[in-house]
Amino acid sequence: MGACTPSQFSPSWMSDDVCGEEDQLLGVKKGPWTEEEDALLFNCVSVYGEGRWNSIASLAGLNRTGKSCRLRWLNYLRPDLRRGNITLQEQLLILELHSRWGSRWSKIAQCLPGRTDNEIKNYWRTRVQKQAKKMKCDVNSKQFGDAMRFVWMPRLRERIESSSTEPIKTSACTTDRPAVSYPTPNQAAYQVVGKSWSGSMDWGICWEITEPSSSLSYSSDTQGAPLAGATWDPSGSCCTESSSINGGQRSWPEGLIDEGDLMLENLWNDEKTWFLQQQLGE
DNA sequence: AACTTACGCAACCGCCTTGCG
DNA sequence: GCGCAAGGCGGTTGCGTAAGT
Repeated sequence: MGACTPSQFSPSWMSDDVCGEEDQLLGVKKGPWTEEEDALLFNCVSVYGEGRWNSIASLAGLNRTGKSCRLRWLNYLRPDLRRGNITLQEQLLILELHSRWGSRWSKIAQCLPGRTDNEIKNYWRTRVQKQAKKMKCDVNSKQFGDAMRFVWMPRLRERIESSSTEPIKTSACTTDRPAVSYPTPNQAAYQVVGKSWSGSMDWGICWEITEPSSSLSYSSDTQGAPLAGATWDPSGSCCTESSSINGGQRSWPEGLIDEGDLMLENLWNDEKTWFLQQQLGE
């Protein structure tokens, strides 16, 4: 659209489609990005910062639309992106947040540091919708929602829990949690922090959602029971933890973070799917 | 080994919202 | 208040590749 002149715009026909044709005529590049283009964009954003994407596109000498540059930056070039499989914790968080917010991918993505809305959206489509298809029900149906709540999510919690009961080798432990960027106080953003506590007696997970503006807070332990979780501290732009929660030392066992083979489909089997279909009265 | 199918992901599309003059 | 431009977001598509036959 960047190649469109202002005179081309009107509410009814300012669609990208129209401009897209114009883009083609003016030679705006589409399709996969080259390493050279990536480097140009990266350098330009490093200098000028994010935003004003049309300007970035031209400043970088890229024959791309601002939109395309923005997308490439957010989904691929951003330095704080996390790579690799969606972890069990992240899977659980996605399910919880989707049941709460629906297809608000960007909102959900804000709660998974380093993950993009596109990534989460793709995950949902390829994994979760596949399960719904397997169960022969709509992904938005009550049946599937119940299946998620009563079978899938508890099962995920079990898997997370059982994974963590393995003796944690020192080498497998890291204090480096995934980069968490807390929103500044003036940002009306939600923030969810997935934490795992490993202590000598017990461990748990607290999914805490804090909305600064309303002090809305939600958290749960591994069984989904509410917990008095961490609280948002607007003045300090940070999360403070409740000392009452297990109190153990906090760590991210590497095995939990990078466990890629424990995909959602592994939590299901035909027997369970059949059982659910019976129980939920398909 | 060749072909087909399924899957995952990057990128695009189109609509909506926001900010600004 | 209105219109324009840019940004944001959810939905969709297309392509490369792994898996299956």
